Amino acid sequence: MRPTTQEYDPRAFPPFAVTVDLAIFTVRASRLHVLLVQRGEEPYRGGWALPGGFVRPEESAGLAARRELSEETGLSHRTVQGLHLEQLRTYSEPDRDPRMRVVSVAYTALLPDLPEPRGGGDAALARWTPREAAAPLAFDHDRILADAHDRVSSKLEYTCLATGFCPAEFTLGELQQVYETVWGVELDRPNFRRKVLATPGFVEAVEGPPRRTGGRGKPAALYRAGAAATLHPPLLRPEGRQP
Amino acid sequence: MRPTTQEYDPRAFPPFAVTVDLAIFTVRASRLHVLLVQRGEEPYRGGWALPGGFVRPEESAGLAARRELSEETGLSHRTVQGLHLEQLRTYSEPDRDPRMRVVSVAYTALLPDLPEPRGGGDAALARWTPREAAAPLAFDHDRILADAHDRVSSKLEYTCLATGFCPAEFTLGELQQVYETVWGVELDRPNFRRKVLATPGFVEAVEGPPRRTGGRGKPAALYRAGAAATLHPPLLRPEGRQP
DNA sequence: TTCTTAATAGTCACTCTGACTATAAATAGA
DNA sequence: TCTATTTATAGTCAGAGTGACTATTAAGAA
Repeated sequence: MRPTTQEYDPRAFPPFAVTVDLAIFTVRASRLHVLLVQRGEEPYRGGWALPGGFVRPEESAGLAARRELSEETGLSHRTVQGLHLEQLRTYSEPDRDPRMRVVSVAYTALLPDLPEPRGGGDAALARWTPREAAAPLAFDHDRILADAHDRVSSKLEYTCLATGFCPAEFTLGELQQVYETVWGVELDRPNFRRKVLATPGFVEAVEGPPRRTGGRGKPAALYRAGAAATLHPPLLRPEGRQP
Repeated sequence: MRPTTQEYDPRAFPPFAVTVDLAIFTVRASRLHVLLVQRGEEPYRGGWALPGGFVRPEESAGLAARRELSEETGLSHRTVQGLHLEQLRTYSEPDRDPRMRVVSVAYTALLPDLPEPRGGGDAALARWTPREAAAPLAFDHDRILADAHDRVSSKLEYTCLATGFCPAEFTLGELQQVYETVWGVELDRPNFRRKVLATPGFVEAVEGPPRRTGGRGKPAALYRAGAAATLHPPLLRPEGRQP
């Protein structure tokens, strides 16, 4: 806020609309997927876009993001409440929406693999889409999605975020899958294991018999997310940080 | 944007105002300072706040941030154009401004030590203030400032941002000062030197005689910022990441 | 000169990591 | 049942990076 001068009166201009856009990721079948909705209106009618919506007068952007997430995915209010929703950044180019001046606060979140989003209720036609197949999107959503992917990739390096992609109990192989899928690289299994187990609070062992896999091979031990939020030392990507 | 439903019409409600707030840091006399302006209007009249202002209809938030920075500091348009301005996050609590619904996009930037901001022109009374002395601030600016300090601290670990605090040519001692001042810790000089020189593209040596210091001791060699933008491996804070 | 100060050079042990090899525990199929 | 195959887990080893040091160099001050 400019404190002393009054060169500019915001009420003299057409107002801004404020929206949230959501980049919601999940890992299914070893591929990174993102939640998209099909637009029913112009512009970009019939095209795909990130879910989102208007911030209402009485709510913060973060609250609006949670509300929209719950509406789009059919997740319970309670589940969404406990989720880690991360504010990505705000997109404010004047021409990003041809209809009016829309400033959008983007959020990103990670979900474990879920059933297809419910199409009913007030949710638009929504679908999990492989990340590489998610283009072109409406508005500047390609850019938002790319930024979200970057952010998630780098957050995996120094936070425990990856467990957010996993169910409550998971194997180290599944956790490694998350890293490999998001980063798009292969990791050495023994080294990954050593690193994860050496990081205090990242995962904790679950007592009891291993899960029935149905597959071949020795069944893996189960773990659940630990108490730590950040990893140190970090678990860096093979090629170092991205440019 | 909600694509298919029309349960909510943003035009039916009082509009949002969109502003930018700036957390501009510098290092002077081995202390971290932040640029503050004194408010001339209610609310918080006479109190200190981060500089900032309204985003105009035809400009993006990033452009508004540059414009405000130039107005507040008196820096030339050209200088501000080349600066690294980083978007921090967006603050959107409904009650953050008692007058109306204001959503603010916060930016942060690092400057080398500069003369006191010009008080003339349309700039408010502005002053460099030691970071610890910058509280309480108007609105939610204490929170924004804390977030900005966190962000800058952690960016120093894996980017070349620190050179932004330094003049065009600087000594490794001055660069180390930046790290020590922002992080609030002391670093081992030979180790810091080794680390910086081992990171390709962080700094490059300047040919020619060392700067006249006037002080005692062996004069230090001069360096300038290198071409790299990120550091790897990172230069981590002694106590690891902050919680 | 000699003392003090600050920059720079070098040492050493310890940790972490990437690239491996080896072993264990399950299933599928002969 | 036996064997091959698959996957999890254990362990090894050399090289890079780091923290905590000590030593040397180059300047001004006493």
